[in-house]
Amino acid sequence: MPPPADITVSPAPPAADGTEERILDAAIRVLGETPEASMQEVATASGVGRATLYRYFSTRDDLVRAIRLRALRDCREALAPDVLERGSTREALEAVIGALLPVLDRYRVLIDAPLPDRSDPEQRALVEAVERPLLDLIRRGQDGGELDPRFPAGFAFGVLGGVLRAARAAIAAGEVSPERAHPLAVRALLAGLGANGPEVPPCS
Amino acid sequence: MPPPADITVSPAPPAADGTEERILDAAIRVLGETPEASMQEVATASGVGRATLYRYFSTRDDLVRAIRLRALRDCREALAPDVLERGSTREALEAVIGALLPVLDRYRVLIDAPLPDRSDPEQRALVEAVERPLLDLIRRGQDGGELDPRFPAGFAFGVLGGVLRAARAAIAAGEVSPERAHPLAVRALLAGLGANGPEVPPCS
DNA sequence: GTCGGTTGAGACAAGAGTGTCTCGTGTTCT
DNA sequence: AGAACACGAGACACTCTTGTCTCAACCGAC
Repeated sequence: MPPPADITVSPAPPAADGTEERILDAAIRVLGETPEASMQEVATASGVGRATLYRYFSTRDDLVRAIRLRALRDCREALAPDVLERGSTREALEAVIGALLPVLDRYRVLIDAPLPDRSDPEQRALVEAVERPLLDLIRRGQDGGELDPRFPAGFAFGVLGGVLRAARAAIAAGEVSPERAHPLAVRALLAGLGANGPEVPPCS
Repeated sequence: MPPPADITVSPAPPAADGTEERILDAAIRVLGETPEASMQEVATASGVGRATLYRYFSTRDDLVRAIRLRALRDCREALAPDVLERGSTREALEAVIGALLPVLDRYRVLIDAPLPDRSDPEQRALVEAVERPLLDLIRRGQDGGELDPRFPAGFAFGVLGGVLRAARAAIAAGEVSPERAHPLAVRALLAGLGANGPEVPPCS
């Protein structure tokens, strides 16, 4: 007979109310503005005592790891099958940009953050769950003739990220509305990576 | 009567040999890999004692500011008139990418670093000296019909940065050779922002 | 009312980094 | 050789953050 369900093995957050989410939300906001903010600042921004903050996240690393995991999960869920599996690569990339822009906006913290810890299996798995379908989509587009096959998939992936960042920044700077930024980002990406583009000089 | 000229007001670096440059080079390398590296680590990497490091840069902020200034100056010099003032926007952007890629590679530190301190007049002036000609080039290309005028200049500038980052990353990952990355980056940028691209849906 | 559980405030030790300073050494110029 | 100078090593005080712990107050359930 398994141990009763109410015996939690790990320290486990005390309350089941939304406190953990509240802390996480505030932490994302504060660390997004000031990555080197102290636990005290995060606690204050969460409307919570520092001790309570440590009750939920026993370490600073724990906290940023939780943020990272949530961000990665959100990305993974934003890339649901109905987003990725459109008829054309163009439609799929259009949906991808639309789905990823809000997530990147939310997790501004991570935009300039060091790469996820590849030695953490959970993070590693999530990173792959996010990257692989996008790389697959790019390769599919190249095989299908919609995208220029001369771009290494990783390069194209990087351009996707760059365009998303640029769109985010332009929205944040008030240069474009989010609604307008989307088609512009789609246009820049698809034309930039699309087939039938200008010739590439053999080697400059 | 003013104090004699040989009484230096500021602490002023002791030696005129290449020590300061050596320190700066090492600091760029170390802080590029580990932005939170301590002064001790920087000193060790420079082959210099910590005390000597402080003799040249009296503060950690002093050091990173010096790095930033040098990076900005390098960028400014990379964007010399003969680079920017080509016949076509295409040629100019091609030259810009070629000139900026090595600089971005060198100052990897700053790629993910917080924005330069706008309250520091020297940094502010340099940032503008780098950004303005690029924004002007973009606008000129839009006016001349080479670039799609629907992109706000800041957005286009962001895409340029994103493509450069993607190219840098792809080179670092060994996905493309630097020689191959250049034409690909040019192609992605010019097709992405160029006129005669695919239609932009009015509002998606 | 009372009890169990959660909370905020704050004390606390430990560690790390910063910036200053001194001292003994080595080098260079004279 | 002697003077001047820059150096490395290291001691030092100081500050800041982290993570742990205690305690009194509070709240809901019974």
